[in-house]
Amino acid sequence: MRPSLGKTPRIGPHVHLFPPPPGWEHRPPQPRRSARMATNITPRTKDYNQWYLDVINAAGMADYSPVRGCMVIKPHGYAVWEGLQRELDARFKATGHVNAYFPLFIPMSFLAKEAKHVEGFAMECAVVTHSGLEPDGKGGLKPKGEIEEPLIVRPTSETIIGHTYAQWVQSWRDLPILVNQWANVVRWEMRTRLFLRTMEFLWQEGHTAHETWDEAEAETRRMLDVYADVAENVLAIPVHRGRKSPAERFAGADDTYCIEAMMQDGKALQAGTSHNLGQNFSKAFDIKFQTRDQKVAHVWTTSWGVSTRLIGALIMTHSDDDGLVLPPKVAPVLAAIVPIYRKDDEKAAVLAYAKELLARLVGADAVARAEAVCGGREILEVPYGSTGQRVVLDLRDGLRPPDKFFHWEQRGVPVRLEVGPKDLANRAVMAVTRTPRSKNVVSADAITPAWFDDALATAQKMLFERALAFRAAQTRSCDDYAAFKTAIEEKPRLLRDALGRHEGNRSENQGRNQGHHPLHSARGRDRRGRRPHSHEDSGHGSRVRQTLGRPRDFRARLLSPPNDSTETDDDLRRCDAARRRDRPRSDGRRPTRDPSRVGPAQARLQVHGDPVRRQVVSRQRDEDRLAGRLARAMPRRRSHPPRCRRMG
RNA sequence: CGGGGUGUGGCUCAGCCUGGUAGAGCGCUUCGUUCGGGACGAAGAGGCCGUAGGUUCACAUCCUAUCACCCCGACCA
Repeated sequence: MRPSLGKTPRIGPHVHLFPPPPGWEHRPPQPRRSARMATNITPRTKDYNQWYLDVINAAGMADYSPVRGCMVIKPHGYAVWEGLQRELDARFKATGHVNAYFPLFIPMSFLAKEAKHVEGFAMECAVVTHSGLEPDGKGGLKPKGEIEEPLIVRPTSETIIGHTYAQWVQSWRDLPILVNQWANVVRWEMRTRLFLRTMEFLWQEGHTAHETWDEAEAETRRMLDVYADVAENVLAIPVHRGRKSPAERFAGADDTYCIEAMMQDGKALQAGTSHNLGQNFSKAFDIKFQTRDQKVAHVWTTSWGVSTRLIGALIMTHSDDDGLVLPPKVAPVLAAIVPIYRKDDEKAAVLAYAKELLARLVGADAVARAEAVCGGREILEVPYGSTGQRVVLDLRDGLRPPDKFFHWEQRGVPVRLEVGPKDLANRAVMAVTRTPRSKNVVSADAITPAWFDDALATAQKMLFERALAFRAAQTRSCDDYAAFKTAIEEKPRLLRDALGRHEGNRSENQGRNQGHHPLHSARGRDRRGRRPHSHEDSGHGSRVRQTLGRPRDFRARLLSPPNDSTETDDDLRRCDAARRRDRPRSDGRRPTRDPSRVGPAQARLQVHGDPVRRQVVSRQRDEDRLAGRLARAMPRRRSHPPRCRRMG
């Protein structure tokens, strides 16, 4: 079946997918007039991936583009990104950072300076080799003018920034350098998903340089805290802060920290990363400075990033079978006013009343200005506050009220005001909130910014608590590997804690239904006989999560809190090894310790059909396994800073 | 890169096996009746069937190649 982002009329039972934690129920108590609703959105139970795409489409967030793996971020989706930028940027500034911009193109030789960089990025770099085009003689075009040194399109900017910092830094007085860049980057991904993993994506990458390791470490953690703050207090996404195990952190970093969020399908999603790069990059690019005690030393650098992937996380955390749900702090449209009328005389009176209500929220001046700007447009958009967020009045004549209700609901608008003749007669309004779902008649006089702010704050709070409750209900703790395996067999969704002591409150979930997840037991089959939830995507829950036991169905991730981490690297290494040991291979064989048999490069080598080389390249995996802190001092392969790769 | 699937009006698809004038529903436009959770009637517009070759009197349909997208794997953290 050809997948599409287009409208997909679907009628299906609206069944709750997940065990509804308190407050999660989103069906209103009163029966709906029609059994059909959100007919253009596949329920989560039926096909989680399709649901995700349907929500994006119904909300007008993004489209596929003519270029494979790339997307068009539509105005409504981009506005969410702008909201995120606003919140993040304010926090970056508040922590002393400034913005700058570095080139999109990077000399290929820069990448080669870091052996690990080459290994980590060579496969996924877009390379510019020509300077122009010429007719190919067949009516088309062909590249012309090969350039001397190929340029790569930045997959991340450590190299070019390292080169630049080397010129900026001479004395300890030049430090620290605290720079952030808002940019796009390109990684030639094999498989893509809207927002979660696209070949080109938008992000910010912070790059700092410091006098000491301690300072760099503090910076790394500070920015992780900023990310967690934004995730939880802006996006209402509860996150775990964690330190990556040796195999997971990239080799160029002394340490990699991440925030991880749980999606509604129970899988974790890496939502942001922060790296303490040590002196690896400063040595590669010779970023030296004269110290306070008259010596010469290499600086200590960090990098940290989050990307438009956060929008994917946002969608998968809060949205429901009725469409997008947005936390008010990033919702581009905060409220939609929908007038209801029949006759023309009714229409005039209702519209006048609707505008009065609008003015009560945003001010008469703002309404007048917006009318001048909007011109003949059928949707009047008025700014609310100074964030660029808006309140809209839906004046479209062609649509009936219910159509408008669905329209705004699916776009994640937190509050809707329905204004009809009855309300006019009573000087009241029907106030509908998306979360929690409620419909209340409110007196017109009560419609004030204070009332509105309160409603938005309530929604914001509820979204976070709901997500937190969901995560708690889906989480198990275990103290040793055996318990870990048992838990994972019993419960398909599990986050956190294997092999001991991470993340406190271990008893939190003990005794909760250890049984299976509805997803697991109620799982049906589609007409091709596939299990709807068996095809995990790669965008989330895949590489970030590690598979233990059975592939795909059971995933778990190790997280250790950065701030009270008691585990040693050895612990983490054991986890890595354990996971690797148990990870089934695609060919069905059990992995062995034979270096020639263990390796991520397997597929690549099969492509080349060269079994000899396989052994060589596979050995790398073994090295990875054994690599610990000792290896960090030396440049290893693979690494790259914002390991935020799948962006986070 | 390997395996599987799908390309037909804006969307979802039928038609293909068994070659013979391009179809349906939804959406869109206009008019009327409607309007508090996705209305109804009437009249319209809109497609060289992904692309390129081939077979044939004739191809959406058969053959070959190619491109794109989706799923699985691999790569990637």
